[in-house]
Amino acid sequence: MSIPQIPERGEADYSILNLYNRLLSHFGPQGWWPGETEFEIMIGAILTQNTSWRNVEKAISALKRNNLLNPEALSRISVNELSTLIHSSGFFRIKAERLSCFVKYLMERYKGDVGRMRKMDTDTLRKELLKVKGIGPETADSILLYALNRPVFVVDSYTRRVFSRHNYFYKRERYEKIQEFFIKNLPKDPRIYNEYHALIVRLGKTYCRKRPLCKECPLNEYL
DNA sequence: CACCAGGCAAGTA
DNA sequence: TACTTGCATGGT
Repeated sequence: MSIPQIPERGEADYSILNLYNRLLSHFGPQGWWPGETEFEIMIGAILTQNTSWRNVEKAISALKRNNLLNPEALSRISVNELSTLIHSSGFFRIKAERLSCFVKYLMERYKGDVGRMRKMDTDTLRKELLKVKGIGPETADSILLYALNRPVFVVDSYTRRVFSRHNYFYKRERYEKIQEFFIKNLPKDPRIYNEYHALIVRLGKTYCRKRPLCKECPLNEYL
């Protein structure tokens, strides 16, 4: 039975909670997720799949202009018409189909009422969301965390890239294992998960695009 | 010109 | 199970 060592003064603190604090100090709060309603955030989560947020904003604006950013209205228009409206977000045919599937799920399961959906427990909701065609683990977790404020950590490609490069885990570790790693080592607080994921995305975009470990990466001085 | 962005499903070996 | 590919616009 070994006694855990306390880091000496000046020695790096490897805990991911400490990294969170440092990233927050470095970049400041990221303000995720922009959106006026829970439903808007859910739609945004599907539209932003492998797509820059800038392009998604235009699509959401188009939906708003046409008063279509609610389950009832979206369930009535054709998939073809929808694809035209969200054109700017890319993959527009596939995403129109995915939005349609999600709205259909909302209507049939919760009568299009997010308030009813909100009453369900997180595990049940996650399983339901994953059954909807077009919603994978990251999108499901984004909906749970950012729309419904559940304590679910979102793992994305930046999380994989950055933390595997710093040897926190194998670069192709399973999604759920990576998620478990963060949840086990952080306070179970959706506000922390919210900000941390956004900070990781910010870090990845800014410093970890091409080189395996770039010199400018602020994590280098901590790790 | 190339490359990538707040992924997922379907196909192949 | 572990890769690979199609999907598509818009910015750098």
